Amino acid sequence: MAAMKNEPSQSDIFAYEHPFVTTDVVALSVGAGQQDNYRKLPEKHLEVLLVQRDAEPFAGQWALPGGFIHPGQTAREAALSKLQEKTGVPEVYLEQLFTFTEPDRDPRGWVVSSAHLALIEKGSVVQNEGSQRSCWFAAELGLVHESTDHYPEGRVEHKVYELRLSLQEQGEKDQGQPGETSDAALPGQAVITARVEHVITTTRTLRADEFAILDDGGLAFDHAKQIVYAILRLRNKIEYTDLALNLMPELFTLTDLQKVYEVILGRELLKAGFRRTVKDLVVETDEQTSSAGHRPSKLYRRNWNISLS
Amino acid sequence: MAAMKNEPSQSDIFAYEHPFVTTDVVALSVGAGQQDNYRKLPEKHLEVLLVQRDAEPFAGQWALPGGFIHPGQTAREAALSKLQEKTGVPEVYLEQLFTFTEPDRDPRGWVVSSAHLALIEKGSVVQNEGSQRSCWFAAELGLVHESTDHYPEGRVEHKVYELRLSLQEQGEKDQGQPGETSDAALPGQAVITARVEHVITTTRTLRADEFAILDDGGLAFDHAKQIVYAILRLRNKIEYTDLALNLMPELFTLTDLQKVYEVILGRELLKAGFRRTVKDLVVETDEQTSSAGHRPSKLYRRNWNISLS
DNA sequence: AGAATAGTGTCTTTTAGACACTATAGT
DNA sequence: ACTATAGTGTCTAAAAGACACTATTCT
Repeated sequence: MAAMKNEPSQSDIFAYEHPFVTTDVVALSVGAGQQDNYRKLPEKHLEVLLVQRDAEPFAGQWALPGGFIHPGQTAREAALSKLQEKTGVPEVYLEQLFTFTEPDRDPRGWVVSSAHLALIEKGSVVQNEGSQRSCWFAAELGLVHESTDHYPEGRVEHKVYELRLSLQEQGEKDQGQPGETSDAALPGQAVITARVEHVITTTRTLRADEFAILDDGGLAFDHAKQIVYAILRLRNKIEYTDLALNLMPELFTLTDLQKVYEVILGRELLKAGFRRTVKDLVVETDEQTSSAGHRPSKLYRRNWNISLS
Repeated sequence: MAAMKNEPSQSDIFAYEHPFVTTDVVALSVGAGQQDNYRKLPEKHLEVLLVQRDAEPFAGQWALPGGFIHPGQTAREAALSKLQEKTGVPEVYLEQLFTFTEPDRDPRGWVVSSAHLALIEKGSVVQNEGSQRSCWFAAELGLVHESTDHYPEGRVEHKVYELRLSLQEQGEKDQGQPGETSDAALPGQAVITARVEHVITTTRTLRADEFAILDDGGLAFDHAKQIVYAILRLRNKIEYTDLALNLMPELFTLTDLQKVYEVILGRELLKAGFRRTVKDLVVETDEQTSSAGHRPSKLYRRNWNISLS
């Protein structure tokens, strides 16, 4: 992906000028933090997979995994293979998110990108041996500003989201010396703060949505926008689908599942009600957790014998 | 949009080979049929806008409006301008539907298409003066086959949809001689029957959707798939959004609105319940219908002072 | 008068929200 | 014994489904 011819004479035989097409993958998962009390359950957080670019443009900056679509491939196939290359996961949930076509979204020229949303169970990740560094960043999305302007013909709402990404140490499982110099010698930023604006225009006849990057926080391309878009989509779909189960391991407790919902929705849920609403999505097993410092809990698995929609 | 270079040596410097990108618009509206009894309300039906291609490939066949994206445009802008060219409507609801990237979807070569869904109020259409013939086709989507195969690792569901498109006479408003030779001298098929299969694969770990054309019924490219996709999306979103209001004129009766919901969902709704659920989406006006052969009904307009989502 | 639609009232059922209570390993 | 989580019961409020009833205009 080196040089590219740049901007030929506009509005000329334009039928023959055509964009490059890439795919980007917003891979989300839910990770667990430190367990600070021997019997307290660890906090969970949403995570997104980023790779550090080694080529221009944006060399050294963090970006979503992705790349050019090869001839003979579909966008989905390209996204899937990029993702497998970075994570080693053979089977993931993957859906098309949105195709970003702003003409100036890539400094190299005209490049449209078909963005995908992937949901990955963190435990299934085999650490990659790819050429680029890839890391999971904890992601927090917060609404930091909201305003509405009223006009006689309609109104315009602005919502500003702040996306905070912070690098997770990889050595979660090997439990290394706690709080030590584990994050030394890491190039690139370890905390990224981006701001993305969601503009909703409502007139008497229609409603339109637009997203704009206010501050990319150092993320490459329009990836801040893509990540926000992905999280909002997940937040929305989790309410009426079983999407969240793609983030769970084979066996899980209902409390774990509830925490996944909570971390995605960004609010707490009531236990009794939650269990009522998910009861058809899961199947009880004979297994239990043990040695947890408190009452053991039943383990469930996904119920794949349901037909939604 | 004439000749295109064809298929260079695969898997060579592929970073430099890139697809053409087009946009297609599935423009849907709701039209009214004949009023066969002076006091009976006319039937409504879903309609889709098609244009007759005058160039190869698929010359003479019906296709969705669309075309290549020009440099400097977004896909949305391209879709919007194509649509305005065909309908003359200045403001329409338009959302990105899906980007179709199957490498063989265009016989000319590698062409990906960013499909859009537009919702148009039929009355706002100014008949076009474009070079191509464009017509509204009544659209009916029916599920004609459904089967499930069970495997130890999951299951595969097949749903076969039949899409029936039939050409509507343009002269609806000028009320011409009923049932006469009005549809003479029309080239191209007046009824198109296509079949599209929806394959849902569910395994223990994930669920994936695929669409395949079984019979394009004479529609160009993969447009049968795009239309089915669009109708299913509309059917789904109408349940939790106010999307249907984009299909209504400025003033409308609740019965009209209900018929629009019914025609999209393909089932009847109960009046009392329907009015309860839409009451926040609309605002009552002082106006009424008149000389209808029965009790006049109140006219409503869209309530754009609500925030969904 | 009678056809056809407009509009409302009110039951029942289902779903969602809230909260309080009991249960049980592990140190 | 105490802590922290596991799990259930039940009351209430809100939403959805079903159906019956009244209201009104035009031919």
